[in-house]
Amino acid sequence: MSRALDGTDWRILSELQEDGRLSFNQLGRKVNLSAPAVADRVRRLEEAGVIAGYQARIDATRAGLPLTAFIKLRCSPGRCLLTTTASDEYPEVVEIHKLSGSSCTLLRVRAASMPHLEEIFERIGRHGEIDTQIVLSTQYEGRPVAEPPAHTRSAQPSPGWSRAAPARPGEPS
Amino acid sequence: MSRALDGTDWRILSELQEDGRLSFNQLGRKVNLSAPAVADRVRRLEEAGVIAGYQARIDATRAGLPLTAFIKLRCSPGRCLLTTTASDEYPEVVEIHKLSGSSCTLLRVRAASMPHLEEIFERIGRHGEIDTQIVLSTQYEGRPVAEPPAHTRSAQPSPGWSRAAPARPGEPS
DNA sequence: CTTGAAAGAAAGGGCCG
DNA sequence: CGGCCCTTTCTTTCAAG
Repeated sequence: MSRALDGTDWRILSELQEDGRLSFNQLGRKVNLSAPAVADRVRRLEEAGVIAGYQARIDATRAGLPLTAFIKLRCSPGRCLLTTTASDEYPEVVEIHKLSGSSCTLLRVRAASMPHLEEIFERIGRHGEIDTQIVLSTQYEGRPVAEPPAHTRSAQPSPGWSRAAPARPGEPS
Repeated sequence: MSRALDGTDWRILSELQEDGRLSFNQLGRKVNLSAPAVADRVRRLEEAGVIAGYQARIDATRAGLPLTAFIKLRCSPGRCLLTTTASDEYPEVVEIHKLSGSSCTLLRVRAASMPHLEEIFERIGRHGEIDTQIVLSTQYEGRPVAEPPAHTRSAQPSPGWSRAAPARPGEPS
């Protein structure tokens, strides 16, 4: 089982979240380690699934998808989006979260235009009762996950919360 | 002024969102182009800001931050989180969105434990009225932004909303 | 945009502090 | 575990068709 991350690991994670294309040489320079040493640590982090992958960060607005909205969806039983293949049928859905409380899921969608967004709402609305919220602007997104204060590490909820998900594109927990 | 993205650009974006460390050679093979050709396109996409950067995708659960929550925050005027430096004071805040509607902002936070989460709620609650929602599980996150259906590009809401993707009906993808 | 070649850099292995 | 050396491999970049 994987040991807890030390400070160097967090520095590595921080750097790689800012620039995922850093070479082991550059990375080693930033964290005061030699290239083989950081290569070892990075490999360990990858094998442990802490680093789930590397991806280009896309500016959706500049890519022609300037609109973002959150959709709370209370599913009709059996027609929940979660159980369907949201991948191909709903390319506009960028995130799916299962929430506590009354609503089944929280979706995040990207749209090219208001008519497009409207059409998405209608399409998703067929799956249940929806509550939509349009994003006016976004200050942060994909902000680097940082090391939490030390005192917060106690009292872990329980192992087993994370369903041993495959560390694959589109799903870090 | 940047021209609209064509199908090949979208394929490149798709591949780079799945694996941001692809070499131009590998990438070229995937999109049926030579290395120099895709290097050119990628460079153009980077300069246009469509590709905003590259980053390692972290599995926050495996990194010791298994809890996610959304916080709707209605700011007290002048004490809005948006205007403060959320960077250093709130390392747990991963996203900040300004929303339409009554609530000022939507925050997304990562926490190591329930006490930690509780403490975050209390800390952020000082800035205004909050409405919290804990995420039970996440199906997708950071799902690749995909090319929208062609018909959605028409009828932009109003000029000035997006200075990218001049959309005309019947435009080839 | 493609092919081809050259220069440069990076990754992996082995050994020692 | 980390640092240093080496060798091999790959990527990048330039040139020309």
